[in-house]
Amino acid sequence: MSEARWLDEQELRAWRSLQFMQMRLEGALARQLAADSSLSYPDYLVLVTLTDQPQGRLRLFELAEALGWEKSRVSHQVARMVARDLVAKKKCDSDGRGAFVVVTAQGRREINAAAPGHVEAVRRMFVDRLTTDQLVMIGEIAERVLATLEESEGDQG
Amino acid sequence: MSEARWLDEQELRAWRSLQFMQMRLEGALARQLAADSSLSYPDYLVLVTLTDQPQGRLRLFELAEALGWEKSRVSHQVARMVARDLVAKKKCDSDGRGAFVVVTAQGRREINAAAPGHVEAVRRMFVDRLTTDQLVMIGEIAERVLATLEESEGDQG
DNA sequence: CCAAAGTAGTTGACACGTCATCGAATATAG
DNA sequence: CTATATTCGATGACGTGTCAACTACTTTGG
Repeated sequence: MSEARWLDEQELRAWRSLQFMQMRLEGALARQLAADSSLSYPDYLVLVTLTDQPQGRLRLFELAEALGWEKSRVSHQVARMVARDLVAKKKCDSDGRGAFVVVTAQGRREINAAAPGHVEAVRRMFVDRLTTDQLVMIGEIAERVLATLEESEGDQG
Repeated sequence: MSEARWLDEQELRAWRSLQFMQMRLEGALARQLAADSSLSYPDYLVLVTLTDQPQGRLRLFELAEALGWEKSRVSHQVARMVARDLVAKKKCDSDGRGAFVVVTAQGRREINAAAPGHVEAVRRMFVDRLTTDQLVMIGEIAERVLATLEESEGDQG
């Protein structure tokens, strides 16, 4: 292997500051949720995804797809949430292997209570700091990077 | 609390796709490192930070600052790395409480072996997908968001 | 119908990260 | 000097995430 093409100053700045921003944002959002509710950030994401559905339920693998999570991550997370009565598991009649994850009344109460504060925090910390042009460009960049990641997923693990 | 100001389509797209990109990038980089070395991503970050120093060592709290990590995170991570002989801890003479983290020869070997592939992956997955203008804008946005985060850190923790 | 392959979800081991708490050393104030 | 506060770092408990291996069911292809 020949000399690596290291990152120049501009590239390093973009890469590092983006990583740093992401770390700080996630931390701040998690702390905001913890302070204002009894939900963790993963709890929140699961509940939002479920309550976006007309029947408030999804198969585990559908939840995994929607969140972009691995199946075992979903399984662990849902197990923890079942123990706290935020969601419940229901057998699936049409597929003996499968199960639905359903929001419970308790889960609905908590997500309804937590959502406004969370969205407000996302605005305050991120969205409201950017111009419309910047928002559009962020969306384009992220989707572009995601597309190339998925392309090369099969090629080189 | 009145009706929350929800995110519109554009805002949601930017926010979600950025989160998704970040998740995928971290995962892909971690898997690339795991495949090409015996270092985890946190291991890598610690070793890069230490080897950037002239003497290849830092106090634990300095490491925490440089990485933007909490002190206990650094403590746990360093403990794991000491067990694998990637770094060592040395008493600090000028401060009886303190300790240095020093890269070991083994740590240097592993970071030298892993770095080119990692940088190449960062290029392939991220940097080379962006124009110079986009890189600059990303850096500016991230720093702007970070600045406002740090501002409001004391206000409403 | 039956064997083989694929899919849905679980589990256990382990690495990672946070929080609260603690002990020890240092800095500060009276 | 001495009491107090602060800083450095370690630790234990717990929630989170990944990987590999596993069970059970379904699909596919003879």
